[in-house]
Amino acid sequence: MFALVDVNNMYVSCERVFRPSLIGKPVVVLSNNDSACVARSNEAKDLGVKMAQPWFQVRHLEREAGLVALSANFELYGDMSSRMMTLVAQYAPRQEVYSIDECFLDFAGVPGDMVAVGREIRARVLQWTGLPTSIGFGPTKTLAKLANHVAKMADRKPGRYDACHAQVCNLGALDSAALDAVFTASDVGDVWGIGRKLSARLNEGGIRTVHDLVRADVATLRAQFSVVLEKTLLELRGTACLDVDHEPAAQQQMMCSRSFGEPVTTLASLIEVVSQFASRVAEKARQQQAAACAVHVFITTSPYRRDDRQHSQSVTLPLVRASADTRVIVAMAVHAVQQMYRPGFEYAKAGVMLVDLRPQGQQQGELDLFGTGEVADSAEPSRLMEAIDTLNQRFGRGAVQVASAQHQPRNGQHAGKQQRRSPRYTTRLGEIATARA
DNA sequence: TCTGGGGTCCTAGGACCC
DNA sequence: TCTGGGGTCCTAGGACCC
Repeated sequence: MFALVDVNNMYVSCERVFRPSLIGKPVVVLSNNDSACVARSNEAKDLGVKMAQPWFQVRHLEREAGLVALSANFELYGDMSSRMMTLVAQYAPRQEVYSIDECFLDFAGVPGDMVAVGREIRARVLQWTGLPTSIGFGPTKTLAKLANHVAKMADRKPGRYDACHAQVCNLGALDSAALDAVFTASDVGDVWGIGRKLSARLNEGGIRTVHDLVRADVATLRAQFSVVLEKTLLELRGTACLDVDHEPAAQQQMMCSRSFGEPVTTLASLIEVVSQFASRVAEKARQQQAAACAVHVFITTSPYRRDDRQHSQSVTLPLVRASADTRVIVAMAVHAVQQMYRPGFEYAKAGVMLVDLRPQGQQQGELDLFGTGEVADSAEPSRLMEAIDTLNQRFGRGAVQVASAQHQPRNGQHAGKQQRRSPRYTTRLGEIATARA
């Protein structure tokens, strides 16, 4: 038996823990530059705010409907997440942290009434962290996911899922008639792994509900679509194809990318931003004791500005030796930008990705073909980088950086507008909440 | 004026090999 | 005139997830 524990509207719920006055109000959390809505309270969803919808499109709701918008405070969400995960982990032999706000639990061999266990987890997490969760149980991960969806919707759309209680739902406990009713009330698009495109294609073929899908022919579906959908179908029928991944493999790639606050037109500015992204991603790699074998860089104009001339390009530059050294990564990124940059375009976004990551210290040595004796040992994390990381940790990001990433105070662009960010209550002493008598 | 930022996996097709 | 077949590896692109 698997469970999926998921925080309801995670970012909004984190904000509400420290500002209870936001409970019951429509709230959204905005992305970088306060540009798009990346989290919505139920009340905001009811107002019609869509995921990733640009803020300027819904801004009028601020006055018209009392919509509250906050800048993302990832430091706070990350810390709340680790508290929640630690707490939840105690309830099952194995846990897979699947994202910042959800985890799978493997209850294999654990006896007892799962719904009761779910209620206990939910109550404990709510009391100890203040975060509301929904919990779904099922004999496969895909069914646990669907159960979680049902647990959420049972509350939001009364009457749709009669067989299930709000917040905690165990699909494994339903008889076949009740399960059928759940499947009939669920769209294929509600299933984990079936997105917009796949939904549309399935609908064209007359497969609209989960009920339609589970009755479809496996071989036909596999031939027409892919092995991914085949696995999904088997999982929905109760055959587990996916296991709880207790120790996920190390990341294969990592990225730092961002849209700019204002368009960037000059090579100098582009070099500056990309140097910052390169520095940031190199630091991330060092934190995970990883080193990259290649650096991938992209720059692009805004596809939304139809009247602008468009230019999108990317380039991947291999490294002779795997590295997470800021100087190396920045040098490659700058080189890439110099190759790609074209004057006369308004660039809107760029990114630096480290690919083909491997554990630091396990890099392939170089053959000393010419007998020069100049082959270095596999790179140890350099003391300079360690010193930089320590300083930046103590004095704040950007305290020490490479010269090309030095932010020139021109108009304050791409500094990242974050005008509505709440205090980092749990990770900065200076921003801790104050109680008033 | 203003349009998220991360990740993973699979497939198709080309290069190359014998 | 007639232009193999099976395999691997790599990359780009597209789908999905949150």
